[in-house]
Amino acid sequence: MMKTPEKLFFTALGNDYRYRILTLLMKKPMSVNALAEKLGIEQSNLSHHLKCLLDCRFVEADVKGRTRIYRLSPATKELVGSTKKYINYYGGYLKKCGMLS
Amino acid sequence: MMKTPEKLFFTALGNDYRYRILTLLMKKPMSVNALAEKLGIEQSNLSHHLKCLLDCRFVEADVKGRTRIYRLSPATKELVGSTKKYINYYGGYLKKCGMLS
DNA sequence: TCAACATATGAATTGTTAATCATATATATT
DNA sequence: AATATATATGATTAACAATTCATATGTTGA
Repeated sequence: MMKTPEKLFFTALGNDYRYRILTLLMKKPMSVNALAEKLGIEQSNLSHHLKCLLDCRFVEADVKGRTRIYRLSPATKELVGSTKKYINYYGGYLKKCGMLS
Repeated sequence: MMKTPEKLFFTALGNDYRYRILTLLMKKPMSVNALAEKLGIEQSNLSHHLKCLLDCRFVEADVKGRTRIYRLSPATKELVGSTKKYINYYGGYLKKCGMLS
């Protein structure tokens, strides 16, 4: 069904866990375990989301012993900073939209 | 179930019709009919999307006789311009993400 | 005021995305 | 080599978002 880049982009960022992963990694790189604790999410679910973010190059990872440390890819830092501004601006209106709620 | 502003924001923009409406309105204001023609979409479906964009203040409208002319709200011009840049950058990677496709 | 046109709305259906569950892989430790 | 630990993967199920369909509203012109 060949989705558009626009659709893929907003769908990727439009999941709360994925977006929270990005904001957590803004602060510092983290292992899967550490992320799972912070998010209160099941390990396998988290792994699925991390794979998605990795495929999309929103994050990078390197192997450290048997753990994997995830970090934001450079371009993503700017992206997250920029979107935060808009979310703040539109936030109040968005919650009044019946179609989305 | 109280969704987050982040989720609402990306869901609002993550529908192809809604995003295309915004890019069409970047060029010039348009009536519902004109938009429906450009998009090849059913009128009632389009109206639902326009209501959403209106509720979220991505667009504004004014009544002109029995038609309604929609236009981008000022802040949205900047938003669309800014996101276009990121979509262009990540586009190539996004389509390789199995979870999204 | 009646017909037609332009747009909007609500409810039901269909389609898409995410979570779960079971299991696999890879590395380190004993 | 066997076990424990950390993470990944695939398939199924559950949750959510978008479309359709039927109908409503509001405005203009005959």
